[in-house]
Amino acid sequence: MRSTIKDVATAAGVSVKTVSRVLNKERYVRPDTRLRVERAVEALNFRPSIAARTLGGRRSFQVALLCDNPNPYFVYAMQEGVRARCAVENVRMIAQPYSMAGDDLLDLVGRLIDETRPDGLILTPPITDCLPVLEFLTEQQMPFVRISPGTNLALSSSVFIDNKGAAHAMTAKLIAMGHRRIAFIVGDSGYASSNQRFTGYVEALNEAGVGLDLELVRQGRFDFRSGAQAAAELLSLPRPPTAIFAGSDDMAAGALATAHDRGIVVPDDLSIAGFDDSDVASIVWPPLTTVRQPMRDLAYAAADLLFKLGDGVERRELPFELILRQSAAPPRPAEDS
Amino acid sequence: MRSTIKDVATAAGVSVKTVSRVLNKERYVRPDTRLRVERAVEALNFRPSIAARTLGGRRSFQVALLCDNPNPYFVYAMQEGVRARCAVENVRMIAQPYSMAGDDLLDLVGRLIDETRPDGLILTPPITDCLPVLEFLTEQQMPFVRISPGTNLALSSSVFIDNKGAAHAMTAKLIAMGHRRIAFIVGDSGYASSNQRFTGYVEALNEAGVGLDLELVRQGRFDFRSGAQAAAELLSLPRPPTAIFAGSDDMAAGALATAHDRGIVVPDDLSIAGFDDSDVASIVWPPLTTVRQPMRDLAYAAADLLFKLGDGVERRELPFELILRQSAAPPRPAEDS
DNA sequence: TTGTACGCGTTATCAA
DNA sequence: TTGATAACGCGTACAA
Repeated sequence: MRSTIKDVATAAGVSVKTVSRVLNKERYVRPDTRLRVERAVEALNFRPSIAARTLGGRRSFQVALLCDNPNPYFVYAMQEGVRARCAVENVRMIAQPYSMAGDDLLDLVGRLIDETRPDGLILTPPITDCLPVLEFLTEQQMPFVRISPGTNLALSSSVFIDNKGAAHAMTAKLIAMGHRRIAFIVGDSGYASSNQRFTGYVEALNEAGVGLDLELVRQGRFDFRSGAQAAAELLSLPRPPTAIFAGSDDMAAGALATAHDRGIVVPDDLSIAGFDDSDVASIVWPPLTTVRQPMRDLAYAAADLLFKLGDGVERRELPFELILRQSAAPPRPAEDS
Repeated sequence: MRSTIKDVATAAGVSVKTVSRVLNKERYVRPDTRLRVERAVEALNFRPSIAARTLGGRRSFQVALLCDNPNPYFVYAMQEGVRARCAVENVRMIAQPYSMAGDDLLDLVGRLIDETRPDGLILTPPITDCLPVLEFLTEQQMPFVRISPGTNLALSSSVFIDNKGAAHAMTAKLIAMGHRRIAFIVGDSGYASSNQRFTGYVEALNEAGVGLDLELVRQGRFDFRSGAQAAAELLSLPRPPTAIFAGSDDMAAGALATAHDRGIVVPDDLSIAGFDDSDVASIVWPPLTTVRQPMRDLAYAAADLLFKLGDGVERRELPFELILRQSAAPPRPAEDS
C-alpha cells in the first residue's frame, strides 16, 4: 500500500503542512522537526504524487524535452544530458521524441503544455528555430531554453557550441597539414549549425589565402547516405580533393564508407574530418579527425540554465575540442602546393 | 487563458460530469448532447489536465517505457514505436532512458510509479529480465508488457522476434552459399537473444552436418569494438573463416571495419552477416547480409498489447526477414568443401 | 515555527 | 440519460 503525506505526518507527529515544508525545503522548520519528518519519509518510503503537486501548487516538477531530429545518437545524447541534470533537481524529464512532426508540431506542443503543465521546456534543433512554437511558448509564459538555436536569439536563453570556431580551427589544421584542396559537405540547410560550420570553413580558407572552390562544396542532409553520395561525387572529380571535411558525424561516416568502397586508404591517401555530434563518432570511426562536440554536456548545461533562469536572456557557450587521429605522416601532398 | 472542463460544460449547457462522459467515451450520452459537447471542446481547444485526471480517476493516461540500453538506435526505435501507438490512444509516453542504472533500478522504477502512476509499463532488454523489477511490478499490480524477454516468460505478456529462427535461417543460407567455416560472434551474455541466436546458429550447423568449431566462436559485447576485436582474432587464425555471422548489428559493423582495415574485400573474399537490430544497419552497411528485425514495429506491438491486455499471459511473435546483399557470385569456396 | 481550511481539475458515487 | 457532490493528495493563504 502506497503512503501519502498524511501517513508521513501521522508517523512524524506533525501536520501535513509541516511535511510539505520539509519536502519543498522551505525555511522555518526546526532542525529536529525536519529530522523527524525526514526519518518518517524514509521509513515509509514516501514519494509525493506528481499529479497532486501539479494540481495543488505552482510547479509540476516536470521538464519537457522537445526533439524532432532523425539522428538517434543526437536524441539519445540530449535525453541523457537533460535527464542527468533533472535527476539532481528531483524533477522528471518528459522526453518528447517527435519524428518529423511538421505541421502538427504546434498542436503537439499545445497539448503537451495543457496536459502536463511542465515547469519549463528545452528545445533542440530544428525546433529551436520554429517561430510559431517560440511565440506560442512566450505567449503562454512558459520558461524555455534552446540548444544551439540559429535565429531569434533574443527570444530565450540558449546554450551553444562554437560551430564556426570549431570548423575554422579544423580547416586551419587541415591547411597546416599541407592540404589545399579541402572539400566541405554542408549539412541540412534547415539547421543553423550547417551555415555556421560552413562559414568557419570559408573564413579559414580566406585567412590562409586558399581560394574557395565551389566545386569542392556539396550539399548534404546530415545523414550517412548524403555524406556517402557527396563523397562519391567529390572523389569522381577530375581533380579530387585531398581532404574532405564533413559538416556532421553521420556524413563523415558516409564519406569514409565511400572511400573504403573505392579502396582509398584513409588517412594516408585522403583525410576525412568531421564533427562528433553525439560523443559516438569517436568510437565508431577511429580514423577520423573530429571536432568533439559535447552534446550530452550541452543538454546538461541547457537543463542547468533552465533551473537557474532569471528574467533576462542568458547565453552560454561550451568549448569544443579538436581530436586528431591522423597518421603521423602527412597525407599525400596537395597537387598544387 | 486555458479552459477547464467547467468552461466546456457551461459552453455546452451541460454538467461537468456529462463533459467527462464524452471525454472518456462512456455510454449513455445522447448523440446530440455528445455532439454539443464535442463542439464546445473543439471551440475552446480544451485539453484535460493529466494531473487532475490522475488524481481523481483510476487512470493516468500515461504509459512508461523503461530502457536501460547503451544503443541509441535501439532506444530511438523503441521510443518511436511506443509513442506512435500511444498517440492513437491519446496516452502520453513517459520515456525513461536510464543508462546503466544497475542497483538503483528498483528505486528508480519505484519512484516512477509512485510519482506518475502510469497505467502500464513497457520493459525493454535487459530490464525485461531483471527479476526484482518484475516482482515489484507484479506486487504493485502494475500491468506491464515485455519486449523480447529471455527468462520468466510466464510473468507477463510479451512480444518477441524469432531470434533462433532468424539465426537458423541465416546460417542455413550461408551454408547453402557454400560456406563451411562460418564464425559466430556471440552477443553480451546478459541478453537472452544472444543465446537464442547462438542456438539457431548451432542447430543449423548440426542439421547441415557441418561440425561446430569452437575456435570460430567468439564472445562479444554487442558493440562495435567487441565485434572489431573478435573479427581481428578470427581473421588471424591459421585457417580463418570464410564467413562471419555477428550476433548484433554493431558487432557486424565492427567486423566489417576490421575486414576493411585488413584490405579484405567484403563480400567477395569474406561474407559478413548480421542482424539489423534497429532498422539502421541496412542503411549504414550495404555490404552486409542481415536479418531485419523490425524493432520499431516490435515496440508498437508491445504498446498495442498493453492496451488490449486481458487477464491471461499473452505472447506475440513478429516475423523476421532475411535481407541478402551478397554479391551475385558466391564467395571464395571454403577450403575444405 | 507550526497548524487549519480551502482549492486545484478531474473522475467516482449515487441519486434523479 | 443526466446531474450534484464527495473525493483524490498535495500546495497555498492565512491564522495561531
